[in-house]
Amino acid sequence: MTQTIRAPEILEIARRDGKVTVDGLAAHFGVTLQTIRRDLTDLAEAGRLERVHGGAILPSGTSNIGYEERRALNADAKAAIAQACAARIPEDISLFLNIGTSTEAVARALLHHRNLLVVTNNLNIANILVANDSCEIIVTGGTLRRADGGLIGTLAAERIRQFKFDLAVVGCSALDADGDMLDYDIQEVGVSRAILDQSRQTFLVADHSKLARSAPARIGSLSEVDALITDTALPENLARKCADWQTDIVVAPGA
Amino acid sequence: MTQTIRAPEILEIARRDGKVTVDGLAAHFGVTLQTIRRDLTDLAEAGRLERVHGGAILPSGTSNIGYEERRALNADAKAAIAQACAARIPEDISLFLNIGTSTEAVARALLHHRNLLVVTNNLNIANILVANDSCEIIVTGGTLRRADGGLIGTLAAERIRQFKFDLAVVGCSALDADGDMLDYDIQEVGVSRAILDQSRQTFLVADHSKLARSAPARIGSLSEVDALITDTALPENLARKCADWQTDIVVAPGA
DNA sequence: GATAAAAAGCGCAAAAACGAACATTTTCGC
DNA sequence: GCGAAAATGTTCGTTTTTGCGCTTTTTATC
Repeated sequence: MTQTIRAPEILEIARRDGKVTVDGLAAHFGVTLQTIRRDLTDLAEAGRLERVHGGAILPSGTSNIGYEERRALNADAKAAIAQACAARIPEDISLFLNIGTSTEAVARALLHHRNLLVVTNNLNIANILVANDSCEIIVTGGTLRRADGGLIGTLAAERIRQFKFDLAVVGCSALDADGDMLDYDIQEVGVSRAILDQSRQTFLVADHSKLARSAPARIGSLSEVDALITDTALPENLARKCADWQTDIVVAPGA
Repeated sequence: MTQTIRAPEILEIARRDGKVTVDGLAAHFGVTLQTIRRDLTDLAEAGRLERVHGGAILPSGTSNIGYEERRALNADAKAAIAQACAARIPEDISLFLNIGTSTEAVARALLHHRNLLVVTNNLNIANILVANDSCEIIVTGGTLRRADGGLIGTLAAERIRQFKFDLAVVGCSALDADGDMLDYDIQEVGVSRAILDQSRQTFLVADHSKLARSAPARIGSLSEVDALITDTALPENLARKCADWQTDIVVAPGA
């Protein structure tokens, strides 16, 4: 089990996209499939990756089926959105990252940002960002929700109001035609509201599947966020509203 | 092993790209492959890089090396202590698990306990116990300390005083001949005190290496805990004191 | 379940990279 | 300039890695 020179880059790609494919890596490095397989086997033996048919994924201590599936859903789009979002996040700021698979993707894309103060109520995000040495991590307390690694409860919103963030990145369960951000969980709405109130600037990350869905609890309006980062163009009427609200629309097409 | 003029630049490139190649460096500096190989061999011997075929990469565990070593220290003894401790922990109770490698081992031994309400200020423990579905996990908030996954800060002690635990399992940095529990970090003492105050019952887990060590900050006396779980018999005078205090001594010999 | 397709594993030969010994050049103090 | 010491270049035998053809295993589809 000797280290290969490709190991760091494979791991970086894995952390950025959440997964790697044998085909993709072979093309990327210009080597045969067999060589990549050997690399992935070694990396898996060292516990750095988890081997699956066709490639490898990040080792998930949680192994929550529903969550893993949800994370894999639109993984390419989420990674692209996360890249675009990270590119708009400066260094040396305080930043809140909310619960959600999209915000987790943003955390992965922030691994090379420097001097961030990140506050999060998402255990997975804390686990991802420990790899970034120059980043201070503050975890809000709460009850751990296994479904998504979120820390929930009344205490989270309280804790958040003790801070003032330069920037917040939030997700949502759905986004309706009126430009309202919606969530499945009423408890989380309180947290999201607290975040919007305490941030100088706010980005919403949401892939296109959020547009085709609905949810019962209203977080607020797109007019309250500074930018929406997504992967497909918005319907005409919603795009016009955003223009009126001066809400930037960033479209980052999935690979 | 003499310093070469290229060393700082090689390291800079390595840190920027995550890797360096023999070919690339030879072209960059206009020297032969053999010269670069000598440079990389020296750098690897100095521990600054890790040598691989074709080049070199950054050493893998640059940050958490201290923690991993500490965790591996007396691993057998810690596992045995953890087993003995878990055997004395009933199901259906509320439980606090403090920062520390010994308490992490206890968490691993609790993976098959049912209906526990676990409160912890240790991110690693939260990650371990997600695998136990029947266990509710509450995480105290705080700043993440990379050295050991601990969540620290003034908020932790505050948060703890909002609870009342059936049982607390705590560790300590050292245990002196007078039966005093000691810690390296004065901040943690506040947290440990809060835990002792809020628990109906307390177990201290400490392997024998703690007896041979000292630390500056005093948490409290063994007389305040209900049981000490360790891996070797205590010195005669300390054992007598514990008997007077009605502090149970549990010896779980390492494998 | 049965079957086809994709992916993974295995052994071996070729290629690349490695390290050691020795020749050559550069650097520095005098 | 001169000579010693250090650094670099050259050559060659050895080790490691890679790629190829093959069989075995896993996955997907009917």
